[in-house]
Amino acid sequence: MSASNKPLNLKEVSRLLGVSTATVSNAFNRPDQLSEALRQRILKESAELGYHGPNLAARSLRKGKSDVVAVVLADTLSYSFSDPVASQFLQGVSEVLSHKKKQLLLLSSRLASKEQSSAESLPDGFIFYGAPKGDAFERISRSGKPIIAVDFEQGKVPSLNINNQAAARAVALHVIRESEERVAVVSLRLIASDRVCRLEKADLQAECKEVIAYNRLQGYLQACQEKGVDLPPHMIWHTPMNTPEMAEKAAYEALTITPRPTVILCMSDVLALGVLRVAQSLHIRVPEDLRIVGFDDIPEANRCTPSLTTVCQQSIEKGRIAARCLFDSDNPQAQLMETRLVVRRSSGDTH
Amino acid sequence: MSASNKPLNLKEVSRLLGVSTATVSNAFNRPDQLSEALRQRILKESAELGYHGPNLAARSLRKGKSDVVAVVLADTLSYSFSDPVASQFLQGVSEVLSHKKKQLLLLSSRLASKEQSSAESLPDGFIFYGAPKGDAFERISRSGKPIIAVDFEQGKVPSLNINNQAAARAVALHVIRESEERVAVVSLRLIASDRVCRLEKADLQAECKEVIAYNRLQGYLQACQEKGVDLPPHMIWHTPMNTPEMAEKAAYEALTITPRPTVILCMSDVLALGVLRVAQSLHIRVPEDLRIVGFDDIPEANRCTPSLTTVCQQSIEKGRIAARCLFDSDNPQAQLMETRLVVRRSSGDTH
DNA sequence: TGGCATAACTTAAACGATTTTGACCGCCAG
DNA sequence: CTGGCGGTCAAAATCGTTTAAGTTATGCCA
Repeated sequence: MSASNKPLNLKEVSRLLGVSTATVSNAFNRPDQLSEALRQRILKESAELGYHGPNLAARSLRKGKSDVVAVVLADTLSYSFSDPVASQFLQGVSEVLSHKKKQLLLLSSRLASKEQSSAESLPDGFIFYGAPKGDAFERISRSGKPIIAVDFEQGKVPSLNINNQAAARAVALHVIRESEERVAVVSLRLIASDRVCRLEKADLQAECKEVIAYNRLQGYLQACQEKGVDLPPHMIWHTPMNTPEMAEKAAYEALTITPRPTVILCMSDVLALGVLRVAQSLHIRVPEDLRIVGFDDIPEANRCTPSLTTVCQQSIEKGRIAARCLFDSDNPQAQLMETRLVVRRSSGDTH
Repeated sequence: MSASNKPLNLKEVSRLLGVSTATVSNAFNRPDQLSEALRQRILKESAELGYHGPNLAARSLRKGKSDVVAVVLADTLSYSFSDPVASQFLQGVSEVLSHKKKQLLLLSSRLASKEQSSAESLPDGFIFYGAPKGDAFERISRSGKPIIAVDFEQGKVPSLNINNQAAARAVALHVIRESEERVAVVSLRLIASDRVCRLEKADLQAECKEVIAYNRLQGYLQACQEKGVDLPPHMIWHTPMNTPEMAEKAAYEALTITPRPTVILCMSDVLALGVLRVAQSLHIRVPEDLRIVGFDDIPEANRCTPSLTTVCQQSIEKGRIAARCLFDSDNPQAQLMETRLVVRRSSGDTH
């Protein structure tokens, strides 16, 4: 119980206990290499000296593994913590990691490689969540360490995805009733613009790296076509960030044009919440005067008024699966998770 | 651009480039120690070889620092990601850390020390969020590394808190109008029980390690006393976890007794959301028939219907301050952040 | 020219663990 | 008596860096 000033190391401890460093190391790592009595003595007395186990840096340098897993987030960490979907994903990941007794290091693919390339050498495995922005993916995928790509695909790396297009089509088909419907879309980041704006014709044909937004939009367009509804680019509002505030800006614009849209397809629940709020402030009744659908099925989607019709994509489970697959060699190269249409109040009566 | 099988190390790179290891190291760390021309050559060619900077384990072993900061969460990581307040706190922390070019490692104070004591040796500093459950705090506070205690106080460690009692008193005083009021409380974890239950007289007098819940309860009790309202233990519902589901159980019980409470004081917004939902399902009008207040001011508190009267405790800013203070030696030992009463719809008309 | 500071690198010793190899001790079988 | 064997423990090499100290080479001034 004595408090020491400088942290002890294993060598010092072994000296004080009168045994070799190997023996102390074995006491912590390989119980079968020494008598149980001695092991207990070492564990007990070293703790009393203030030694709390081998230094991670030294240990992982020597062993070549650290029991640390990194989740590399597409956006800044700060943003990811504010996103309910990312939080749920991390919830699932950490649930499994704690069972596997692994630690969680959070990195951002946004960071200049310089800033964190050292940190990238520590983890034993990497979970990339969302299409990475920098060149971190390139570097790390060369390292030979286990890696999994979630919500995007790249090269030969194992991946975990949902069918965004099919799910978006399904929810749109549900909410669009007739060909006279006036449909607007509030889109996740899709183009380079950093402002809320309407799309232009060229945007729809351009190459797009934002696969999630792109695929969901394709689903919407497909559904509209099937329903005989026109969805021109200027009825698609682009938001650079997935926040209710962005959606509010878009919704003010969309809901003040004449004739007003009868349906708004939102690429995320977070966006839908913003739209909902604007509708309320404009005294537009949902779902009577305006039907709204979201995507993701975050917890709040079932609590807000009216509750949101949306697509459940099991974000927590996605995190669990990603973490489990990371160290399983015998899992399929590209996994596709099921999604489910969740019908609630915001899309009007079920038919 | 050549893909190598085994990751290169600095020594190997230096050999291939025909310079010493020190020079390569300096190229990465100390630009002033070599000519700019050579430095550029080394940086360029080593990247082409597939070397992406010094190994973190080796570097931090040698330097004694890692540029990693750990946030030690009181509960499991998994739980913390589901808690909006913790997420906001982490958002603030990560915002500052990314500016300081530090990485974020998440640990749980719950984990048996055995599981992660190695990981504890890596970080340069520790942010303890919430009163820790295990003995990690003991161990780490002895290490001499920078440390800050958030939402609790312990020993001589610098801490960051709000005045929970005063804030709880203020919000209770606001919502309680007259001495005839019937008040119920939905409490955060306060006692050892793992079920939703009512408190008993003994619980109010017992020693309590859950300082947040304890202090908020003291504030409620104080306000009741000042208003001349009786708040007996059996009108205080205990929830073992901060989730809407727990609150729903409590609220069903509380709202089906006769006479029904006129005010429910919830120790968190998350709990209040559960109560709100039950009130709606029982067709009890809020705020007309029942007034509800929360605590924390999470984003959803301003989006739900009716919006929640609550206490704003600036969780994001709290995270920022914690991260900033960690490495500032000249900050006060115990900081107290301001809170603010936020009056919205759920507490009825303002007077 | 000599002396000396300075720039540009190199050498080599840590950093704190893990692990292979081998030493030592007692004991039993041959 | 001795060789071998199981059970323990110690010595030393090694992991990939950083950095203090040392070595040249060069420029500058008296």
